[in-house]
Amino acid sequence: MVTLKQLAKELNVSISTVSKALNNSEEIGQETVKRVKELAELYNYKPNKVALSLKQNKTNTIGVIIPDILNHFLAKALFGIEREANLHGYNIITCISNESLVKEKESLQLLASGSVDGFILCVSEETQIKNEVEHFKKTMSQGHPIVMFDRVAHDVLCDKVIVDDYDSTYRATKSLLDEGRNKIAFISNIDELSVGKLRERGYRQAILESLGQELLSLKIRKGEDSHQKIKSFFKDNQDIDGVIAADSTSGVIAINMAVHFKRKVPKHISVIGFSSKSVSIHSVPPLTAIRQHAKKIGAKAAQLLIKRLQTPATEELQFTTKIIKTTVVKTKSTLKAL
Amino acid sequence: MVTLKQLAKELNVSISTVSKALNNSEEIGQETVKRVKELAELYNYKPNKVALSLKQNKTNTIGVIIPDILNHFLAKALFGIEREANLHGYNIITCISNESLVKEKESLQLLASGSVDGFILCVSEETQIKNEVEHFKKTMSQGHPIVMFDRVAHDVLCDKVIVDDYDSTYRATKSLLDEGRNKIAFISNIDELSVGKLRERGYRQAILESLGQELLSLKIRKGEDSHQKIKSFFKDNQDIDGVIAADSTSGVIAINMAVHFKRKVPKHISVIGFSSKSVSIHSVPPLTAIRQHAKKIGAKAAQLLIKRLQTPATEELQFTTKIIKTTVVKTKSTLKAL
DNA sequence: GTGAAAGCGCTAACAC
DNA sequence: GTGTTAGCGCTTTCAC
Repeated sequence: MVTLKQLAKELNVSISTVSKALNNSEEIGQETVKRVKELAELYNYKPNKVALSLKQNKTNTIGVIIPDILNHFLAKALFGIEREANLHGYNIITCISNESLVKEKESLQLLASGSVDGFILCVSEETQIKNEVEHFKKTMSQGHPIVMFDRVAHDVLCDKVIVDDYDSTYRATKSLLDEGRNKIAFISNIDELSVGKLRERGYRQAILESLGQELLSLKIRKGEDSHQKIKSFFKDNQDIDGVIAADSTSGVIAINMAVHFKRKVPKHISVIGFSSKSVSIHSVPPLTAIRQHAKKIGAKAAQLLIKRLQTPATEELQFTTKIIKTTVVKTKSTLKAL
Repeated sequence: MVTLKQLAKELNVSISTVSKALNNSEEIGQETVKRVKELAELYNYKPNKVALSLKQNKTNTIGVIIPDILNHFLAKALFGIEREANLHGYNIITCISNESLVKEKESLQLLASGSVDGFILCVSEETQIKNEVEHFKKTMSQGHPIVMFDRVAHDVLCDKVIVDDYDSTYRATKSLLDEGRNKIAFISNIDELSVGKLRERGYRQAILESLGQELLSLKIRKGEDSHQKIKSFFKDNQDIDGVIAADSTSGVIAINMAVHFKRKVPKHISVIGFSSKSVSIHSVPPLTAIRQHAKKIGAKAAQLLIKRLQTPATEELQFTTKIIKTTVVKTKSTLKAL
């Protein structure tokens, strides 16, 4: 890589002259500016990012810590973050916590020592279960703002972007009830997560509000065989006529399993699940999907962080919690639109 | 963040003494070392990464450029890269090219100005179609090694990690022939990609080698409705008794669509597709899957890059191309194991 | 055993 | 209009 020093030497001027010329300083003569720029162009000079970071005490890099990159929702959120960050001249360093508190702490620690200006993260499962938040607070107190999305730590004061999980399943359940469904089941493989609990609560509330309805939940834990569990579930409860799935895998499998048992979807049974387009088409018929707008969530999180990074420390900036509303895309796995 | 300067001041010693003490230099007295370390511990001192990078002229960061983070295979490869990189003390900066040549070039350009030590990338679709490679060569000539994986530019001399695409579909097709299948179709939504073409070629070869067999391909382009296309395809070719899918979505939908048409899987029709575990279970029965070992591919790519980064420029290091063999996981969508 | 000084690449206040 | 200097945080050579 060419440096200012080399350009300066070749042009027989000082380093600062070159620097100023390239930064369009008024101080430098037109002729000199031209010569400098031409040579810089020729050598394809680009200022060294590391030197700039050191000098300006900011890296223009955002640390992103997510629990699981294979989760389609999180991958999509990451996509949204990356795009929004890029738009504002930021790069992202991605760390995957693997749902582990220790890894989350380490990543935070490691990146906080100069590599990034701030963080966007989704709290790991272990962190949620143990309810640890000290590492977040410490990072923030060291001057690195954090924006949390989807799974957030309510005890930490920071910007947050979340989904209306409770409302989504409440409304979805209501809509199945409106279809005249009598035995609506809830299937989830994310029971341990805060969002999973909220989604179940929405379902429960809707069921409890309806006369003659009863709760019926299937929880699938990590490592368990979704196929087998859903199969048994359908066998044990042959009269299920509606399913609310807290995740996309369970929803898709539920449809295919119902068909496997010679039940018509949506004639005999309706299925709604949280899912993105690309996954919801894995079943026939495709899954009526609750869309979380993951990309938008990621983008919003990035916006909040960047705004905070670019606000002078002197100004007060209130912490906000942005709720991104889900929308339902009806396909042929349900009778009615919401 | 605490700096050496601040520690030095508080301890009434020089900056260099503190630095040496923390780096366990022999020169410093035991007593001093102890005092320094205690204070550093107290203040949770961590050397500033940016300063280290500038000084040592390396960032311990790898630039990863992938075309699409929502592609499960690529996300998984990224996961492998991240883990392997972390193991060796590297962070990763992720850029998403969105299958665009321009974005790929920009990312390369941007990160090459000091942000990363080298690159791991999967060539974008547009780049493959236009067969552009200059930006890769230029980046390498500037001292940033590149490792390509999955989709590679054959005209560029660099380390590569690829899949035995041709062999995989050749063998998969052969195994369906061995089952006694007579009309085996090939379905692909990645026809434009180098790997897509190789996969089709493997299928063609196997079919052509068998007497009385004919080729039957369905290509699904971006933006087209997979459900609709596969549905029509089955309608138009009611006697299909085998499917080789070049991607996981098509394989899963094919199974579900076959069942939809009252055809038994695998009694009447066998389906094999490239897929990972989490997606192959989206159908009932689950898809017999050609596993690409994405994580391993990512990890291997990271290993190759890190090895190169840590080899002194004086030593010659041959460029290698590593082929990661696929394996087949048989489930109930086929009769025989491969 | 400790400290001063140089230098990584860059910017900017200040001289001339 | 151009150059000198200091400094961002760190390591390391060389003096003392």
